[in-house]
Amino acid sequence: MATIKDVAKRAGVSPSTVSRALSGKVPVDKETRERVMEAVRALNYKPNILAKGLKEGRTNTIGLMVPNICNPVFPAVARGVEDVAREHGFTVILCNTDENIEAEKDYVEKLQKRWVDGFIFATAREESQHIFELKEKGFPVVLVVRHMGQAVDAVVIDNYKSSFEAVKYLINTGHRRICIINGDTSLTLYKERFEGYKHALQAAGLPIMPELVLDVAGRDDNGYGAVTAMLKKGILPDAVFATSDPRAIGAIRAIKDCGLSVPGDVSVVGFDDLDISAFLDPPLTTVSQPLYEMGARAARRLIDMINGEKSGQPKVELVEANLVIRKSVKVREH
Amino acid sequence: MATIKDVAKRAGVSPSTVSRALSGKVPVDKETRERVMEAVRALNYKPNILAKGLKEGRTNTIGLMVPNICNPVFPAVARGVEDVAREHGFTVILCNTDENIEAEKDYVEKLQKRWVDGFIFATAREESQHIFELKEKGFPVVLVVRHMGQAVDAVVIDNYKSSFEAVKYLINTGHRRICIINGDTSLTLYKERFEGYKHALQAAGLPIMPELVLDVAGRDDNGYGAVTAMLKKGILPDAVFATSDPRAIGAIRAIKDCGLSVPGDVSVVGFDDLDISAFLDPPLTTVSQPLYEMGARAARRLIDMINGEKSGQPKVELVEANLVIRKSVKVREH
DNA sequence: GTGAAAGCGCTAACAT
DNA sequence: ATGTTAGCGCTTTCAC
Repeated sequence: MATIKDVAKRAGVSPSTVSRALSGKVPVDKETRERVMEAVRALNYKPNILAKGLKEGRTNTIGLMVPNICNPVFPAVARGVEDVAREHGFTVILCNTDENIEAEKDYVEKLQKRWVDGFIFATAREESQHIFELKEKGFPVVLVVRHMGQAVDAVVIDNYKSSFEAVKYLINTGHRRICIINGDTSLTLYKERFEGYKHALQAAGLPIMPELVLDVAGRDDNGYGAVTAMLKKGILPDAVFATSDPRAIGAIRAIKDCGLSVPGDVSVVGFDDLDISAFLDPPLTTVSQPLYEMGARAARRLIDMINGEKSGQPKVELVEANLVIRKSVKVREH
Repeated sequence: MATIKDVAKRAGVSPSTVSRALSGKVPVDKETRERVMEAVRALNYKPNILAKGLKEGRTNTIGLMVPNICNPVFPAVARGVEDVAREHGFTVILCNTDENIEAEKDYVEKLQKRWVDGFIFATAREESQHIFELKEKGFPVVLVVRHMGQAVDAVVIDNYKSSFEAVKYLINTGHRRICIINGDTSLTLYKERFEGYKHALQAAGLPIMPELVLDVAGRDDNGYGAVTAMLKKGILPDAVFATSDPRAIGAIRAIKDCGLSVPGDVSVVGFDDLDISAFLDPPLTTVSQPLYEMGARAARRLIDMINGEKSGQPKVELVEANLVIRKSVKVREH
């Protein structure tokens, strides 16, 4: 492994000149530069990023914290982050936290010591005090998918509005008994989606029926059990609003297993628009989140911060989500 | 940010003593160690991994190369890698290569310079000369999901056998006109799956009908178009063997869109067993790959190599894949 | 425009 | 058992 010294020797200059020639920030004699570049090529020299990082106090690395990369919303986000990171010469370290704040803190501490120049969190919760503290300390931090009020920069969709629109669509197509399969309600995101659901109902003068609101716990529960149980009790909604596409898939399976049809008997709307959602049976009407774009934007924001863009006020950036209408909702006459 | 010097000063010892006390590898007076630990705690000292890495020539970091994290087989692999890595104090850098060998080479070069201690490639192709060279140079490398002959350590399933068994199952359940939707045939993995298909057919004395072998190009093509085209031409298989679950989903959609039923008219077998596959309509009979386990094993192997386990011969480790029978195959009588 | 020297934070001989 | 020293590979004053 050639070092800067080897290059210097071969080019007949000092290491500092090599450094200067490579950085391009400092004037170097044209002919000297040529010789240096020649030597670099000949020796296949690649600067040691560790040494550089040690000296400069930065590593061009960002940490990406996700709850679990196996949850299908996160790969696209990660991909967006990685693509932008690479464009800017950054590398990304992937961390799965399983919603465990202590594990996340450990991770952050470990990485923070000169490892990473900033973090993107897709894991924010109300209790995520440590993220807030990181930001307070002046460490570059951007949230994605989930936000924490206005205090920390973030790239998210308007969950309330998207949910409101989805449920409104269901109401406009003649549905009156709309079930919601909600996710972890300790997450702002699901609180907002639930609010959107409630307000859409209220706006249409429809009651909120507790027997139609289903909460689903962990990530391995897609709501199949909850919907089945509801149906078996004889509670029959005319539509299900699932707050994620996997939950929509679980709901459809449960409805069909009870001998009912989708959307004939029960309409279903999802949330996410996964790659496969268009190919389900029926093709899923769902809220499409621009996940890749969100990841990409978050990365851009973070890199700007790292590069010392004066940040000013934190900004929560709202990207557009929109309802993709396919075939899982039937228009009902009354 | 406290450095080792600060700790030393506060504890009234030299930096090397601090280093020794922390490493635990060298005897340090019990009382001295206490004082050091106290100072460490008081200053919230965290060693600078960059400096450590520069000195020791390793970073406890591994690079994970995947074609695209959005392809649903890779998140589980990545998760397996990451969990094991973390257990051993390693961090993982995620790289998406989009099957682009040049991009991958750039990545590898960049990371290799003292950044990462080893690589896990889920991207190997026959042309992946650079991976082979890396290994030759003595750099720790493990392949996962895809392998390169016996030359490089790998953790894979037996694609030939799994495919053979899946098709044999289709034959045993009375199918005679079995269509295959194959993936990128420049990949050994798909060549093997195709071989398994052919040999299962041959073993049963069935002909290979060219009009029933469908090749699907990029990752955004799940075979929907190809299957639709085949059906529209009046070519009607009694079963489809899809070489991935997304392709099975595409096939099912296409079959249904042509007014046929699954498995009534056409049975479908997939390959992967994604989280959602059990909830499809019909629940998908598919070859289950232990993806998490494969990632975990690959990481373990790599870390052993990094830690200087004398490697000996490269070993291609075969993990068990098995056919999960659900409801997308109908038993046919003749 | 270029070289010499110092130092980023750490560890590992080498002394004592 | 502990302190001193050198050096990992790089950048950046500071001289010239």
